[in-house]
Amino acid sequence: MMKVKEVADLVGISVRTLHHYDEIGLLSPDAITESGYRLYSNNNLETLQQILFFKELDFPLKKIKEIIKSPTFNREEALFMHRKLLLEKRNRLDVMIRTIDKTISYTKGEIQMSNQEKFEGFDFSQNPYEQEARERWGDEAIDQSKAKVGKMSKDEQAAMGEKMNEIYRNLAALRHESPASPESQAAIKKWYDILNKMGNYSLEAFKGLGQMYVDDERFTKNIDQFGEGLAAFMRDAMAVYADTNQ
Amino acid sequence: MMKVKEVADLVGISVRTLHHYDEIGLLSPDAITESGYRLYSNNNLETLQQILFFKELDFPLKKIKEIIKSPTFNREEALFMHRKLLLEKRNRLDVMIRTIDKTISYTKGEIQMSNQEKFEGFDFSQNPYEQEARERWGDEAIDQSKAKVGKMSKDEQAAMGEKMNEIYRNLAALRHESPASPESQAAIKKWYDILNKMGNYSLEAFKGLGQMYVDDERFTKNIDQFGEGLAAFMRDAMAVYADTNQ
DNA sequence: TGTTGACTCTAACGTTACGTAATACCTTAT
DNA sequence: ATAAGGTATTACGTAACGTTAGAGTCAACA
Repeated sequence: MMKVKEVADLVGISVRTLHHYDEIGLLSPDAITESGYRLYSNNNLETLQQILFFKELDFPLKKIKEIIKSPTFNREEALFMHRKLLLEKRNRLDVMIRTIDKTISYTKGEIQMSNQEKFEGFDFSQNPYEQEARERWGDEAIDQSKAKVGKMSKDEQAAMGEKMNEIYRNLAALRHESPASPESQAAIKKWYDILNKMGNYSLEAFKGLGQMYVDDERFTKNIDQFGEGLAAFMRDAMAVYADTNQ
Repeated sequence: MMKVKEVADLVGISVRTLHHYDEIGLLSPDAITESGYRLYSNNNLETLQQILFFKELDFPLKKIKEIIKSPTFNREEALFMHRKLLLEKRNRLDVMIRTIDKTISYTKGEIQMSNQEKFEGFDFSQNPYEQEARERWGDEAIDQSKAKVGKMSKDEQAAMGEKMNEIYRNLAALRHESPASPESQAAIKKWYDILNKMGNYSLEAFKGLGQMYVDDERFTKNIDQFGEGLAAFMRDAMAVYADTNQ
């Protein structure tokens, strides 16, 4: 249980913001002391994390409230969507950085840029970013009358979990061979495919994920349950896969 | 000369926004028709580009106005600063994406994340991003009484330009050797160093810039003035340099 | 035990950057 | 010349807090 300022300092927002979120019913602390102090639980913090992700994607608080209060709200699905949208935002930033690079270099060479070029990366309405998000979260998740296409049922989730375990076991069996061997690469391809059913991973991201498997020991521990050294093996196999399939 | 809607559509903002910028004196069109229609010049568009860069970095319009109206305002310097800050913003996004990846994977493995971890990438106040920008633009660029440390005089700029030309010529002379040869790499290192005096280029960015030298023909043309094929040679040398100096 | 200093509360008005009408004039294609 | 679509001004609305202001709370130190 944390008090307002602790939370505010932890996540880098103002106390007033937390007050505000309480006011509008977006995030009310799980407990309140006798003297009226707000006490935030770990659960509250998770919700806050979700809220901030949505905010980073420029969703209005009103919409965020609708979304996370909705009974059909799926935390996992939201995370994958966030990931995807953040990646797109990152790409826009990349384009803007490129635009700057061009501008800088052109200035030196007295080259004229077209007006189009000057604003590459700025026009947010052109790319599907907002559109798609609103369709997905604004309609599908809220309007319960619509069919929940693309969403997984509990059963499907369980099935997917089992498939993932199978791939783990498969990889564990191969882990003493070369990560670049055809068998290893075939197995790791399955891993890539199943991840992409959920989250849309780029090859680069896939490679990065593999690195995390060994960088973060809790990850490592979790994966190595299927066999000592599996995490490291997967990292290598994932790197090879990413590099050879560019 | 473009009318409001043309401009709005080009850059992806609303007509109202342009009206607003005119209202507050941030960006007034260079010309107005008899009937009062706003007509934006190419110059206006460049200013608008600057404004949008600052906005992307969350500067309030009031500050943006102060900055770009200031007589000490240096467009080049601003571009470099923008580049740097956008890169930092991109890095924050990367951290957030990582955080999501962790959250997703941990959820599967029933691993607990620390509260700290949950909010990695969110706390914008901790990194120098805003701080630095305000110091640089809020004080130094505005408050004319302060010394303009770190800023280049006209003379220094000219000197730097001459140095760059020298490197070009040097590289041109080497362009029929291997881009990986010690001489080529020594020359390209100079290029890297001089760019970094101005803009803080990562190795990755440096490599990307090299690619642009051949992707964009205006670039190519400009560079190849020093010798046919120099742009392509530089791209290769820059790639080698980036890869070997990681 | 009293007193500070840092923290917390509610209440309420202020601010930024536009959105959203409403009303009226301008321009261009048919 | 008439309709469709663009533009102008004026003005009120709104979202997400910022910013006092006044008062109570808590932990530690004198």
